[in-house]
Amino acid sequence: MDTTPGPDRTPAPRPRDPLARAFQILSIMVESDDESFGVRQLASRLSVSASTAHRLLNDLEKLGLIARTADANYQVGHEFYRLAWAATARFPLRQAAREPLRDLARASGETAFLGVYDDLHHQMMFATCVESRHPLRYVVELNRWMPLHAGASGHAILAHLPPAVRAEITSADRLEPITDATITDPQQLDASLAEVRKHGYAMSRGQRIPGALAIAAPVFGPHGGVVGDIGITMPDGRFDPTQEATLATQVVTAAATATTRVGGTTPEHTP
Amino acid sequence: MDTTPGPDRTPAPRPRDPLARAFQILSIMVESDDESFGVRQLASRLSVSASTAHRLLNDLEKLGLIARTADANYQVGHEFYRLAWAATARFPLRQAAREPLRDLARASGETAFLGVYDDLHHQMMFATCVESRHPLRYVVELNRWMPLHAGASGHAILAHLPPAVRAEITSADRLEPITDATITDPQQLDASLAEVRKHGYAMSRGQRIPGALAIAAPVFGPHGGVVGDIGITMPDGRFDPTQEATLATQVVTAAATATTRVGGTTPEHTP
DNA sequence: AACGCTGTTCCGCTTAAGAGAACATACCAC
DNA sequence: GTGGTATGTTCTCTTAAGCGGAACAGCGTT
Repeated sequence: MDTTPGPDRTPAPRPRDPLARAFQILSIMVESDDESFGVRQLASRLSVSASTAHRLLNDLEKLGLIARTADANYQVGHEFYRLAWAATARFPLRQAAREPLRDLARASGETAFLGVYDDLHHQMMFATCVESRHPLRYVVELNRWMPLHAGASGHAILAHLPPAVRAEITSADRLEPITDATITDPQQLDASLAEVRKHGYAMSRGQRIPGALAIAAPVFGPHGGVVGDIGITMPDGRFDPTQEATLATQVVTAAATATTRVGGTTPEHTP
Repeated sequence: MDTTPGPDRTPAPRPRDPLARAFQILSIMVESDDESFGVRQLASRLSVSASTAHRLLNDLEKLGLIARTADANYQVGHEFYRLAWAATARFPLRQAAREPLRDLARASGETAFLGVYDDLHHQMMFATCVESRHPLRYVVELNRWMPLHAGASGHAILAHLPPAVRAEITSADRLEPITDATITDPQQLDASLAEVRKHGYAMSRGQRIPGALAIAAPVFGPHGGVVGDIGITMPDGRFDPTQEATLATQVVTAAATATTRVGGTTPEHTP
């Protein structure tokens, strides 16, 4: 097997990486709708041999992180549930945002969401939401990583990232269009983000979900960096343009409260 | 290095076990009250060298499971929070027990709890509770593994384990006395468990917490095995003996409902 | 300047992680 | 019954990744 020194594509995952494999298994188990899993089924998802998967499962079972079903299959174990439950109870941002989110949902009458930013992968996800009581409403998809370049929820974060990081994202090889309304032109996106910084909030229509409108404002952490954002989302048709200022103020206030609660500081404007 | 064949105590942890180490790190981070952690601090907790801890932290960071703070320390990462949150949302037993717990708390007026059983370690923990609105109430300590031999919450589970497993626990070298009221005599415990099976519920006074009284009934899984229990706890002084039957019925009903919801079957009595 | 602390990197040794084949068992079709 | 094909499990062997220890690079204090 000669390792071609040429422009090799694949990032070459480490040939041995039990840690990553183990968490892949847990991720698959947690994310899938299935209740139990077979050895070879998991092995193929991980692209490893059945024996490797088997040993991994054994190791995880010893730790209590996965458990066996009566029919010799595998499922998520109690120790992982314990850890997971304990972790969710102390997620600082989520805790800090709980009250502001409730207040925002009540004040605006629309679905309020909390987005969290992951600096490592330059992505965001919706961590919590308080749903509006309108019979017609968008249901926010929680706990899935999403790109920053589409939608107000991404823009409110993206606009306040360090210029270097921001540039890296906006000038990516290709800004994937999620919908027809997604901004895919780097310059246009940069201009849009400048507006976001100027106004203190982001607003978008149908960039991520056709027909959905969102308003979002950034939440900052202890060192002035963005850690996430708070916003509202509603069907486009329900939005009253004369109410934009009111809604935006509510969103910005909620985000500012969360920033304070999480012990964060809003950075100075550097336009 | 001669491996003494004698009665060696330590279970000899594998010299290399990155998986276990990694989860120890996450456990420590999640369970501790601290916000961030240093390399050597974690290394000493794990009894590994600083370099090992450092590499583990790096690997975990690559996976997004931990993140770095601004002051070069480490904290729990977003990917773990995401996984944790997704996991808690689909814990079958907790979901199944939610409504019965609420109903039980309302009907009894006392704190209702859900205990889950871990077959691997023969332990239980309180996974959820709905607190009573009495100003005086015991606050259940959640998400900590506890032994089965003390308290109604343990007994309701222990009494319905397979005889072999039960015997293994009741006849342990030493039944640790949690309080003065903890049953530490195997025969006495066995007799008590027989009563639990006969009545369908367990009741205890101060076996785990002095002055606390609890009533609990088992929840069974799809194959007739105990998966946990549901019960109530209250200050001893508030308990009205003439109400025992009423409360017990409420508890048993809640547990039976949860059993049904989780797709479980109540096994036949084999006295 | 000398210390103590921090996170980090380097280097050899060792061993467990990994693939692949063989095994045991169960089910289903013929 | 027999062949086929699933399943989980257990081998064996090679290789590289995990590990500790020592050395390094920054800080802040003494």
